[in-house]
Amino acid sequence: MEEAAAGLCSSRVGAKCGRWNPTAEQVKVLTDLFSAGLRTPSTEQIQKISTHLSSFGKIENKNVFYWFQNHKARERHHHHNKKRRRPPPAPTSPVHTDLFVLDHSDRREFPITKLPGIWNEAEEMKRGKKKTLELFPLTSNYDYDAVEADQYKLVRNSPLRNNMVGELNLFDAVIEPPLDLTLGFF
Amino acid sequence: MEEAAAGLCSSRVGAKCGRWNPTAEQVKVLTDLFSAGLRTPSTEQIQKISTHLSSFGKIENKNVFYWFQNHKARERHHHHNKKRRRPPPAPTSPVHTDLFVLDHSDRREFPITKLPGIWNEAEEMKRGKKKTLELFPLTSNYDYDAVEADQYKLVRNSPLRNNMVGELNLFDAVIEPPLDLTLGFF
DNA sequence: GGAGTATGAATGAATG
DNA sequence: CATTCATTCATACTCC
Repeated sequence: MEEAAAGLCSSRVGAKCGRWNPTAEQVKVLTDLFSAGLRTPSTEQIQKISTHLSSFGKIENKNVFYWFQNHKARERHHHHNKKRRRPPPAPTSPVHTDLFVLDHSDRREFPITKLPGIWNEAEEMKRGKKKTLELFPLTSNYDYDAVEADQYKLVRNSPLRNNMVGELNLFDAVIEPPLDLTLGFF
Repeated sequence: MEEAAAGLCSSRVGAKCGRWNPTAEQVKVLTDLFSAGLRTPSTEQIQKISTHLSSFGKIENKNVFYWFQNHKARERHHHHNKKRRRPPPAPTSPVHTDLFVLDHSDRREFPITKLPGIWNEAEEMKRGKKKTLELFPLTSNYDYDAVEADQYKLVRNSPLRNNMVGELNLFDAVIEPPLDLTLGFF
């Protein structure tokens, strides 16, 4: 809709400033960072991002933190059935994206991987500092590309999956109404 | 109102519809499940329900997900608002019925509170849990604790409530006018 | 046809 | 990280 309304709080229209309402610019930066592969920013990164974004509007560190948490989680579930996103960066690969982030006030651009302040696990990994992806399940990269639309949730390694098929398209497996399953209300 | 009158949109009477519009049958099933105590269907449950409901009309998993999400939320606070920005909170009383649900995929019957797949939190609450149960017994012993636990634990452990400003363990507490950083966007 | 309302969808915030 | 709660936005639809 028309988000051109004068920002009462942030970007959205009748925002009731109870909670953070990111501006378009803020979302842009966050999204870019995410697309570039940043998934779980460290405390320092959050601090920097937050500071940077504060120039676009009110924002706190926790907002940034939550944003990434939510964005990542929802990327997996695909609550939306919108456009397909670029596949998540290979956890073990150098994630050397060539994305650029441009500042609208200065028109200068930098490769996102070279931003002085912000960067991600790839860098640190190379230097053997913090992250050791090996410790992670490597976020079992599901085939986001293949699936798409409706699927928004994955069963993952739920202990409940006794008779689960290992790869069954959980959602969107719009097979058909084969079994008049459950509900028993009928 | 909950008018069952024929409408104009998708499920009712064809029209341009950007969003899902449940058919009467779909609503019936969903409502029955809800009144039977189902509040937060698991992934698999959603899948089943969705598949089943698809025989009544177009539907996606996310629709089912949202439906329960919204229905539960609105049950709590009897949306008896007159306008937006309503302040009156309405305490809720969890309703628990003893309806049964049949799982045809397994050909077994269960009281809804004991269904392997479908069930509500009434049970859990009896056992001392606070509110929503946890569907997954947590066998996921990831080892991420070692790696990036610091990032969100600090958030978790702090009240972070409405006034997080007073707490600031690491957030906000971090150096204040961050030196250079500036994300290099400039 | 506009106002008011019911509800689908989205997302920030929070907890385990 | 998974799941859930809360609040808000957007829109279908009813009623006048």
